[in-house]
Amino acid sequence: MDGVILPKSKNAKEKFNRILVAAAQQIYENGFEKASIANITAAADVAVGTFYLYFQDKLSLYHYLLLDIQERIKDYINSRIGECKSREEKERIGIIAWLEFVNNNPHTYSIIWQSLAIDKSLFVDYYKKFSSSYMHGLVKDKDQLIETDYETTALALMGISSFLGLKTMFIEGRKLTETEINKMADSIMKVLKNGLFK
Amino acid sequence: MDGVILPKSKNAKEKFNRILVAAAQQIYENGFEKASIANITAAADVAVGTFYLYFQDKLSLYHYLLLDIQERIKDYINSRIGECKSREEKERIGIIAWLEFVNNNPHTYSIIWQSLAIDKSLFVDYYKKFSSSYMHGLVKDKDQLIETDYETTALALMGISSFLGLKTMFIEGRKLTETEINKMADSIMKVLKNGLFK
DNA sequence: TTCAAAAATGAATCACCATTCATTTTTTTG
DNA sequence: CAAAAAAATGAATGGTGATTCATTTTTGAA
Repeated sequence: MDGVILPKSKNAKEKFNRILVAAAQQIYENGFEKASIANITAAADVAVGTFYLYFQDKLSLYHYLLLDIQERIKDYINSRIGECKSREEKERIGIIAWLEFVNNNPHTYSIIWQSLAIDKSLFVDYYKKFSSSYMHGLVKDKDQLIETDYETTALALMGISSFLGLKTMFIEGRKLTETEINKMADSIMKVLKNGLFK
Repeated sequence: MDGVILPKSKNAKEKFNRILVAAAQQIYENGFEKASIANITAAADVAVGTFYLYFQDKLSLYHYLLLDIQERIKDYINSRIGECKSREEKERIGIIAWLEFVNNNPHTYSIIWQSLAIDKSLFVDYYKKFSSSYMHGLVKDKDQLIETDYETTALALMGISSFLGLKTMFIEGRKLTETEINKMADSIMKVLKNGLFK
């Protein structure tokens, strides 16, 4: 990746990973600008100079973290959706998978949304890519869907999941239970199946 | 407001406002941390010291901007929703009003979502307040709605609008047209009325 | 074991920034 | 109009932080 030199030796991989974990944590806790290279490397227990063996600069680190979390989100959701039979099941499992992911990765929103302040084009690329992929998934299942604008629908469905996930931030100090997650998914599926109005 | 001393004389109000406008612009363009007091005051054409006549510190400025935009969003949407007869119409007009607002205030997402990096409790307060108010609106109209979890539904509906608004960022260099806004709202209302699946 | 190459280190550099406050300018009052 | 009060100014301060690079440590080939 641009601006990043991947480590080769086992030892180096270990240090590289410690830097990534420490950086994600620092950026989550204090924000990108206040997460200093000195803090990150201290938390990762490597020297400041070691950081620059692998990353051209601080922005390259952030970019790497963003692409990395995007891939982990995609992989996790796809692995859960892969077994679904219907589009309806995919939407339900997709919501659940997203909620599980953010429940287990509390720094998700912080990492992704800080791109707006760090470099708007990273933010735009991130969501353009995600929504385009979502839209193509909808189009493939269009025989199971009403006729509508799938680009707009993809954005809306992403918005639903994203905002349901904010619940994880409202309940400081604990995680969502599997029961809560299922209930949220059920509530939304009820609306998606029959509409919101009487 | 805490940390802010409001100006009294006409002249001072003028300068205070120039600071607010310049700050919103700088924070939008460069992010909160890189928006220095020197840059902001230079753009507002006042001295650095003038800033500290009105704001205790940089964080107080941000907090003021966040509460200010929250109020302007609420007022704009409520003014448009006030005339609606049905809940269905409220949802439709609510989406349209939100899209108009972000279309005319491109720094909206940037200001709001940077709270995640600046002070997570500001972010949580912001969305707790909004979603709670949205939920109470739904409960008041429950006779027009299916039975469901209105807290979850409120989050979902906020998510839909928020993410539709991202479209304004995908189309660099121009604004959404009234036609596009209406089409997006129509697409979503179709789903909210009858569901997404065939 | 020896030594050259690779990896790792962290003190030093240079630039930037929030905030203060002594001084100057403007406004108000008598 | 003169003097006191209020508003505004911006240079100076003290601190932080990204990045560099001369030096040290580790690795692995011979």
